Amino acid sequence: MAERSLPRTAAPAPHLRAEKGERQTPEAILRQALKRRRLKYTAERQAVLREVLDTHAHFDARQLGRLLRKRGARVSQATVYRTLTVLREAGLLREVFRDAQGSHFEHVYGHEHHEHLICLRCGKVLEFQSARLEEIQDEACRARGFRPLRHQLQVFGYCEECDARTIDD
Amino acid sequence: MAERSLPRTAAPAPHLRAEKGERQTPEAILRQALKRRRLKYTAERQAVLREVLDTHAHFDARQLGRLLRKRGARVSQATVYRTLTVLREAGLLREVFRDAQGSHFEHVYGHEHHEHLICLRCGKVLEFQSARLEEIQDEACRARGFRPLRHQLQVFGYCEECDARTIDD
DNA sequence: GTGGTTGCAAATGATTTGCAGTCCC
DNA sequence: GGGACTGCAAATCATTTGCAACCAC
Repeated sequence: MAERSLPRTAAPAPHLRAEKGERQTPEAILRQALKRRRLKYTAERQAVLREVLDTHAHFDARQLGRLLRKRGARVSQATVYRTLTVLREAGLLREVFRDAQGSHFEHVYGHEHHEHLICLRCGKVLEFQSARLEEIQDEACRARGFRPLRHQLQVFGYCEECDARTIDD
Repeated sequence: MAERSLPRTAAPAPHLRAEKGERQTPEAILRQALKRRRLKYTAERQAVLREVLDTHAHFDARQLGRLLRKRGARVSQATVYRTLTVLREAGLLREVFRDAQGSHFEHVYGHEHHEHLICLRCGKVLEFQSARLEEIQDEACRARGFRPLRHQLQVFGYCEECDARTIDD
């Protein structure tokens, strides 16, 4: 299965309307998203959300789970996976990219949208944003009658340190 | 598995032979890439290459395998996977994106680099290219000392037909 | 109460890999 | 002839799911 949409009642894609959302705490946002779907605000979900917000770097589901448990939270890996899905649907989490080892995430709260420069050697991820970039995309979409919802640009290469260390063949 | 650099991006890939490469047939390119690594030009690899080139759409490893076998080629799925890796390393194939169902590819031969507009409803993939887009990226990379090798921009949304059919919330 | 939750273990599904028999160079 | 290849089946691995005990509302 894939792409699930929130059974909304009147809520446009969370990340598309930032004004109202940015005023609430992420906890309130989650609570609201859950209530809208008649789901429950459990201790496990709170723990995962807190960890996600505290992690100011990209992470995958396993790492997050390990981190949580290391801090004493009693959350199974299955619940981590299930909660990540909920957070994504609540617009609090974004999947940055997938590779052989699975999905990589970052939290969204308080962050502007941005693109990624991914180092193939050390895995470091740099970020940048550009309004012009968005314009170009919108233009391309418009020309094709395509309605964009979200996008991601990934540039793979070598970061400064790794580049210096890499001998080209 | 090792991330390999593909011949694609602003400057022609420096290490992978660039100059005379563009004039050769894809078969010759593969043959050469294999020889360089002391690998063999087998009937199975030829069959996979032919199928990859004949497929003018995005595909995944399973589909390609099924297609090959349907045409009578005696190629196991394991070999399809192994060969796709070889073709990618030879610069004849590109991984477009990954989702829950795995990797999606497209052949590179004779195609300009381009970005993708992916319909979340019907799965259709539209393409576009933009020199300005590349400039912006290069600029961002330069500013961070990042050496870009390849990139991909994916815009997710709804294509014209699906958009018309979609009742918005 | 009771419908949504959770942990656990088993199930998935794409992709990889160990082997033994084959086949290019 | 020997190292590379191939098919097959077993192995991986991240992620999902069935189920019975639990818990938020």
